[in-house]
Amino acid sequence: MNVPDKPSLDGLEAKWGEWWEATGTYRFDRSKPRQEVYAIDTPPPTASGSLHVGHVMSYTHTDLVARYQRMRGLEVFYPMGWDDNGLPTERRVQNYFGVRCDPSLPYDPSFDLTTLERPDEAEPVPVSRGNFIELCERLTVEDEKAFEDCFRQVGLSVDWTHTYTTIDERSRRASQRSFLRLLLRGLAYKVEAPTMWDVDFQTAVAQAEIEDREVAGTYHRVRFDLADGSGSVEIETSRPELIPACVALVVNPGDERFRGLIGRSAVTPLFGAEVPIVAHELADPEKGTGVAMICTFGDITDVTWWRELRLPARVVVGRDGSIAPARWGEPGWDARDADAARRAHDELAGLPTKRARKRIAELLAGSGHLRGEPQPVRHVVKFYERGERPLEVVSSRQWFVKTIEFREQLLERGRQIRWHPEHMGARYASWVEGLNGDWCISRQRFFGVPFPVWYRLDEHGVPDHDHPLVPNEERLPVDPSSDVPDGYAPEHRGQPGGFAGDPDIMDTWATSSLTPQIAGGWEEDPDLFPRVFPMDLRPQAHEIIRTWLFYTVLKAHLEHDSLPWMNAAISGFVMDPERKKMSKSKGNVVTPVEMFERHSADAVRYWAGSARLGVDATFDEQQMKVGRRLAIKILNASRFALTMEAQEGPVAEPVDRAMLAGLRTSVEQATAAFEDYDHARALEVAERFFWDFCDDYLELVKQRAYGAHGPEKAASAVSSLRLALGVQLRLLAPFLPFVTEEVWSWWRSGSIHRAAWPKPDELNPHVAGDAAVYRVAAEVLTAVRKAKAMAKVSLRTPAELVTVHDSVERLRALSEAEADLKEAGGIVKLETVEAEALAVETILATP
RNA sequence: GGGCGCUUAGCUCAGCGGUAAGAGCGCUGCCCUUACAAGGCAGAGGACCGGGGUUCGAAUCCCUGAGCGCCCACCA
Repeated sequence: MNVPDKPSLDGLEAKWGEWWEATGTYRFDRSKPRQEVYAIDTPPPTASGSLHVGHVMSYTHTDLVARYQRMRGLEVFYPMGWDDNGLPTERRVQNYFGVRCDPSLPYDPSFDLTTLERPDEAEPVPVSRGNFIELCERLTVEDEKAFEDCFRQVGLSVDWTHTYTTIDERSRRASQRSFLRLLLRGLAYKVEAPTMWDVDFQTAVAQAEIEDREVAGTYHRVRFDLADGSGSVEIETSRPELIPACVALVVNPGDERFRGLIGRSAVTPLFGAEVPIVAHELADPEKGTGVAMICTFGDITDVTWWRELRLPARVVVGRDGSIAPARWGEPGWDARDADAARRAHDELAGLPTKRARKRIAELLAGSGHLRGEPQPVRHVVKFYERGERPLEVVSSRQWFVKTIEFREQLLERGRQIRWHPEHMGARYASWVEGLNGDWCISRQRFFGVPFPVWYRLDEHGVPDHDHPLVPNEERLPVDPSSDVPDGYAPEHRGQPGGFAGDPDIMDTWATSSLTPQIAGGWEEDPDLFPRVFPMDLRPQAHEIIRTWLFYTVLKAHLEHDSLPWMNAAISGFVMDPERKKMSKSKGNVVTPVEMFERHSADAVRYWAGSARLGVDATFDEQQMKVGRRLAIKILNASRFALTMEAQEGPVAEPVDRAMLAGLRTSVEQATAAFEDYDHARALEVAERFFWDFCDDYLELVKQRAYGAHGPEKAASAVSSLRLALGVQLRLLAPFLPFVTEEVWSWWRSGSIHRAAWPKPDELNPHVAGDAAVYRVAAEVLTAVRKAKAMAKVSLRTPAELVTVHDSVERLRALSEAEADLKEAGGIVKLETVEAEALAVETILATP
């Protein structure tokens, strides 16, 4: 027994953090079979920028589960990854080093930034993708170190020997292997098709990365004359600049107003193209005039119409987001008045769509086709989540992974997952039900995992996209911009009859969707993988259910025909006191380090632990102060329980046995709560018991424990105190790992975090039948204190006579605690009267 | 437009069919009591969002309305 005189929280984080590391407390024992393992698919945080309280909360939630499961006796596989693959890192590296990635350059092994010739400082230096990746890796190392420090400080019980980054070699290999296997099975394919395109980032994006934003727009009512000169129809559009791309008008087949128009033709204003008037269910009679123009391509609906109605394409918006030059003479490009059409197009060509919109409105007004004044409106437009300009639909050649045909199976996978909280499953289902196309996984960016394919070039140097050259899996990872396909030499690159590497990289989620496989050593560590996969738990935020969670389910379904994990625990956001989501861009973040310093890591964890899964939590330093008080209380109460001089002995006193009976109930409840992934409830139960234990039990038995009634009764108290303490420390250990470890170290060997989670049965030999003894005594004690508080006297003031009115059974229970109660309450004489309910009269000694 | 969640004391939240509605914080008062003054003890404070219904009994179940938040949806 080694109890300090003045226990303190100071320095506990460093002391135990180092000890856990040195002794390998959280090291994964890979000799354990799957059924004895609890595996966690830790979210790899984005490694650019810094961690904030939201991370601290959600990662603590995961750690609570990890610690609970470890104490339950399972071997916890708790790796950590860093997500450094993707656009955020790319942009940071460009600015930081003043470079620009040119994927056409070969890797330069002797590349050295410090000796680089830089004639113009303002001009970014082009570097190969391989060199660019090295720079990215260099920069992210620092972020990752800072993140690790923060996570260690908050006490995550991660096994730090199991780490990965999403751009490291293993991740690249896993991503490419996964892709190649999908390709060989026909589940990945490359096709030229209209896709959502960000005109600033110059890349295709997937449905999952698109968000709606409400922006200002303008409705223009435009007249289209019928081709046979028999009249006209009007349409309403917010994008008149797409009139040159109009290939048809569409009405709802059931719309009586326009039934006579179907099958006839109209002429586009200004451009004089003759376009059919067609019918389609998606045309909404309620919107606009009930007649819509179909353009190639204004939005996804246009794509649907174009595809289903087999319309020709006349694309006018270029990849840079401006009106492209006309292509007169090509199929689809004709006009009744060719000169007028040319003049109109010349007015618009080269203009960004927004300016082209204004210009064409003027032209339409001039030609008399614009009806009435344009009406300003607020409407919803699709944006790339990181983008600043609306997405355009452009036709380009992209890689896709088949998704739609698995919709039903993926919905079924969603039903197999145990969601915490349960209703989060609805978000997954609604996303899967709303999918409108396969997963576009190619990006026209640089920092990411390249597609491990090359294309043969024919005698004219034109690539054969339909028959890609692929490497054997043993060669992975490859970089097709510097590596050469089998059977070719480097000098064949780009030559007619030679080869060209695929220039694109994969969507960052194509890698992140493999985190269980990457962390688990899929195809790399055949001993480890079956011990951890499929995993037990995926913890994450709800905003990325449609990306990270969905894609991970998809990949596991396609590759392993299984779920990637059984449970999904969804944490909420952290809101600032004004109920706004805390985020860096809002400038309302508090750094975690500040909080650790002000309140201690245990205190911060207490706040995090009291927030339930799936519920947005309010950032509340007050709550951290409460956590700190709890931690200090644990130190002091433990000191009291452990420094009694009396010997331990049999637990015989009714009050002691009753208290332990109550503790047994708390153990049952806390355990049930943790089994249900309700950590907040488990904390509440343990904490409730602990405070009552301190306020009432400690006070009731204090004098007896000091020996006021002899060694045997003291022994019963001391044993009970220590028994209860040992159980309660373990109940609280997941939440307050530092302070509980500190106290554990005073009188036990080994780490509390490897000790067994308390079982109700542990307490059975010491538990009496009547838990009411403790409860009634505590209630009477409170009543006596109240009388003293009301009389504004010290609690030490003796109570000459206390009369307790209560039921027979409760009075009998009370009699068992009489001696302790009199001692704790300073009661000289205790009398009892039978009554319906509890009432206590207290006569205090006159001063 | 569809879906999900939330609405309980000044604040943050439990409770989700059964004794007079709970906790913590904050507030007020008292107390240096030998585990703890970075403390302890006690007190005040509530039409359980509104309206219907089911029930012996509803904050809790059903219907309906309102507000807030989030997710999804084809930019006419």
